[in-house]
Amino acid sequence: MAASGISATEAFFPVADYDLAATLDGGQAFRWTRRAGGWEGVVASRWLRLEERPGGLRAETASPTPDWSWLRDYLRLDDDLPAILATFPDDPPLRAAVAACRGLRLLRQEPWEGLASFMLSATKQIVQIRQCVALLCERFGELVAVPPGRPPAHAFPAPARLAAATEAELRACKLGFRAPRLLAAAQAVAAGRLDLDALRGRPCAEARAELMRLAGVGRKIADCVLLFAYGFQAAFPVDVWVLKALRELYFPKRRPKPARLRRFSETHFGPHAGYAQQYLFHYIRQRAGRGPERERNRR
DNA sequence: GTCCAGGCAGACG
DNA sequence: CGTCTGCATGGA
Repeated sequence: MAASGISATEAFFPVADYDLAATLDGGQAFRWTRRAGGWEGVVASRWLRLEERPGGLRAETASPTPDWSWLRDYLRLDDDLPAILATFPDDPPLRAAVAACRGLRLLRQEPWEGLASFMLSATKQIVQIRQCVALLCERFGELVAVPPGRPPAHAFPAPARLAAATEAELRACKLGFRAPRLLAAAQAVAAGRLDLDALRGRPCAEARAELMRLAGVGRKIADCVLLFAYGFQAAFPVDVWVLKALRELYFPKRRPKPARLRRFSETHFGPHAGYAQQYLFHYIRQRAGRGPERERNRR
């Protein structure tokens, strides 16, 4: 299904129920900025602007783009959202979460960007993760073409570039104790000791085990990469927010531990558990006044 | 000032 | 096994 392009730098993608704010600014990606009613970011080393339009999404690039498949892939436009939602268990918490987050989608990010970004996420707030990622991109990422009059934009830095940096330079991006871990990961990928592309075809559990061999990558960060980059929809990252959501919404009396809740999630939420996870994550943060809606309204 | 953030790894029992 | 703690940094 080809997008109907107005010109080579614009395209329109027909799609129902695609909430850009919830999807781009909801804690699965860290490079999107709201600007003039749309969202601007960098995907696959291309500057990109996205806008919600009636019946779909409008996309704009800085350079002529003959093939938009990379963007369809990133936005997961081929996911049949109603069919996915129909596989969810019909329980009150999930019904409420789906109702409150209509149009929330998963993205398919590049593995290295996803891995590096989530390695920075340990005990950091989402706004701080964005700051760190922005600093890394400004200081180490290649410049990408932008339309006239726009501020400069950078690609996410390649593993080899970060591998050549010093720990001090990374710490200067406010990474703190995460700096040596990211440096080691970049060196492992750059040297070919960890082949991120090869993980695409592996079973989920094997890919997870490979990622977790990295210092600084435990179960939660590995699951984020599996879900948000590799597209393993059974991956179910349990962070402090999902922990809170599962406890409050499903086990209000008891206080199950993370491992117990992970086992619950493996059987309860079905084949698209990762989608359910993102709805619960977004829903509980929204209820706590921490969602992207509030951050936007506070300006 | 205190608590905590899309955790992880090592120490200790 | 399980629980506790340090780790950098800065929002809330």
